[in-house]
Amino acid sequence: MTHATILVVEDEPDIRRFLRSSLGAEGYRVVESPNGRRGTLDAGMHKPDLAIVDLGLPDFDGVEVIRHIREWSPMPILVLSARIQERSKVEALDAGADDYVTKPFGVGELLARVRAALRHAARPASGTELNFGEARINFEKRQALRDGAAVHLTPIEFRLLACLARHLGMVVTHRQLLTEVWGPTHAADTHYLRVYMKQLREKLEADPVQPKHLLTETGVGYRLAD
Amino acid sequence: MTHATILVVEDEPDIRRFLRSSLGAEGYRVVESPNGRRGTLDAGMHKPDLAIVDLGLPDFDGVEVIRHIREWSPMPILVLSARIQERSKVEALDAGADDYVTKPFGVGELLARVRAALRHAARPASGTELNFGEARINFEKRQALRDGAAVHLTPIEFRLLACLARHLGMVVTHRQLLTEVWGPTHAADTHYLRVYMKQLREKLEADPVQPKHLLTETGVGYRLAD
DNA sequence: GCGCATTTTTACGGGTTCTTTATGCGGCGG
DNA sequence: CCGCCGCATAAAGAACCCGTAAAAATGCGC
Repeated sequence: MTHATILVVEDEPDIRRFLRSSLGAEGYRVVESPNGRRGTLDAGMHKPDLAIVDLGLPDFDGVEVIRHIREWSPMPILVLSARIQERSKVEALDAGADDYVTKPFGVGELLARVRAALRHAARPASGTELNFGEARINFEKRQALRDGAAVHLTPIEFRLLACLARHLGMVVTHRQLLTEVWGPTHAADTHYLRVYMKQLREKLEADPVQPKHLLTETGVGYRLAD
Repeated sequence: MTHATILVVEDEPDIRRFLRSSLGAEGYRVVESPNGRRGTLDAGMHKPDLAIVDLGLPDFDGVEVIRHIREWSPMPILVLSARIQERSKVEALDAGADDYVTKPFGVGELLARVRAALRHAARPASGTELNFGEARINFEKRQALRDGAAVHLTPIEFRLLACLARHLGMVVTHRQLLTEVWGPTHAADTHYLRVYMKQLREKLEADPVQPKHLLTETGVGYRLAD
């Protein structure tokens, strides 16, 4: 496991250099994007643990970048801006940003906010327990039981199940599952889902051939029913 | 175990000397830092069992030191201060300090609080003792038994086991184990864990090849099950 | 300074997990 | 009735992770 990866979307080379050295010195891996288009792509490619986004970008507004990222990931987003205007700040936070730093800013403040954001994101997001059929899943312990016996789930199986559990009872589309578990570059690889849904049914359903909870919604996605 | 390591972050040489002799006489190993910057570094370098931090430091506030340490370690932190103000006390405790001593203080009081903090920290989730399989571990005495016979654990083995015990039944990620045991600079050195988990299994498991309690969660971390 | 316990580093074989591919089934519309 | 599409299933190869042993370096007490 490496240090956290941070995506920096910033057009001004000076500020980019400053961020690279400040964050790099703390052991973070830094990925840089000079504009909004690259930023949204890099977010999908590198799947960073946190994104720092400048609001004033040459091609399209930073708020757009935030919206794009928020379509598929809950990663913490830190907004950077020279503007004092309250409006853009509100817009950015509404779009899903987590925190806001106004230029000029000091290294200490920036690093503190980065750490705070990462710490906050590290908290277990989903509620602790989930029960359906003979299966009991504890997301905090990262443990699954069936008929009281421990069942081992691989990292991907767990993320997939967690994604379904977050939308308990609702249909989750192929696209949404794929982007949240494998990243937006695999948004079309529906065969992954077939393989892993079978694994989950095999491990958690009483009768994997006639699933009662891990349900298929043909042509749309999957649904977890309790 | 009387050989706990204590980090003292204190700028005044007189008080430092006083602490060094008082704590040294009790058998503690003492590491001294004259300012906040060195303090945060030394905490990562020496991985002390307890930190004593003065609030009034020349470079930056002791509360900052506490926050830095708390980002990666749950080690007990004892605050030292001449201030009577209630505010800084609250601030320090909010930042994650465990106890507070107001100057001037007596040797007896200090040592009592140090012992209390170490005793408190030595305990995993519940109670100071942990039993699994044929193994019995007393975290306060730093003593391990297997089938009634004493088993010697090295300092790192003990910290690793304590970290797992503190989260009994939960998966603890590679990153978390590494930062708590080796410090935040080694958060990526997963090979350490492989070596030491094997040692622990060799010493504590009935069948080290088929561990029943020190379990591995491939790609994620390790788990202590009872 | 010396010897010992401990920690760190390195290399490799084996195991798990992920990805890819192939095949069969069933519904639906042409 | 047949072909197409989406899904389930199985299985194999690739990539990655882990266990293991052993040597090298470090640090501590004497």
